[in-house]
Amino acid sequence: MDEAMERSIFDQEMAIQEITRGYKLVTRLHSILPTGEPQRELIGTLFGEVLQALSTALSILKSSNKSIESSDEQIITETGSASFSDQGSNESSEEVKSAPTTGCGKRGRQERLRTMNPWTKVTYAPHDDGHQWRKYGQKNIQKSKLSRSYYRCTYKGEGCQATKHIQQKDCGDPPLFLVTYYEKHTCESNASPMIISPQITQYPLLQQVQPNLFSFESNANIVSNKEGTMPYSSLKTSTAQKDTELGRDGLQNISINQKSMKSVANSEECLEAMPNTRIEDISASVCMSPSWEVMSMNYWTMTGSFGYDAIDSFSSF
DNA sequence: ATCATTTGACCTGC
DNA sequence: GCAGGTCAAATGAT
Repeated sequence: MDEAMERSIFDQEMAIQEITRGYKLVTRLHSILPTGEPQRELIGTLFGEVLQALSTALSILKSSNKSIESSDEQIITETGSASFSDQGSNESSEEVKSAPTTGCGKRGRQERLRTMNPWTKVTYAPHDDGHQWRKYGQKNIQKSKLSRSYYRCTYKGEGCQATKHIQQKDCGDPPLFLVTYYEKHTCESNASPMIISPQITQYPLLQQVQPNLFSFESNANIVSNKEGTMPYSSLKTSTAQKDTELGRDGLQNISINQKSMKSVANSEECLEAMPNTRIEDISASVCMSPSWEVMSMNYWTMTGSFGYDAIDSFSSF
């Protein structure tokens, strides 16, 4: 990917961020509108049109962003569906040099990093990519003035040479990170990535295309993901302890979570922000992280022009 | 007790 | 000499 294209993607992502922020602000503004306002209906209609315009702009930006990404697999953003099948096969974004003396002593290691083909990924947050990593260093990088973290596969002892560096690209909200992967995983920790992070959950519109997004409605008993029913394997967690907590019956646990969500939807904060909304009119979506430490939910009213999203993180269920 | 993270020191390439 | 990458002891979390 050339620099202009990368900048173009970056600019579009920033635009998406800003429009999303505007969407939330307008929604918030509408929610605090006094009920006795004589022109409330007109104001409400105008709010609806503003939100629709923002939503349309977001859709256009996102589809445009996706087409750029698909033309160049070097940079994969969180808003796209990342494929790891081509790991290590891409051209390097760094200079590739000859003399590949790999893996003997510190000299070999550093040389290996330069000679191998890394692949990069731009993300809104250092997310869980399905593998288990162990941090082994952090450095302040002179050029960017932001720190870079170094991770290696937890299963290095079993011969897995995979490493990655996470470099913060900016201080935006949410901040962008550049993740650079080196070497393929040879270990058995190849869980499918369930990508959702505390930071990105604050931007529900950005995660509409996230994989593994479960959704259900408060007045329905159906639990499903985008592809239909949810296999327990997709709930794989990163630690054995959490697996035990989940038990064998993943669906049953989700059912419990549904109740939890309903109680959250009942919360004062939610209903306050969604005047004239019944619980039955709320649909919710849940995103789970494999670490099970973050569960985010967005719920939207189904009755009118105004969507409201609320985020809650649960440390446990 | 075990495992993960932090952080200063060390090493290598430029 | 500097910047970046890694090591490993110290520290913290579970």
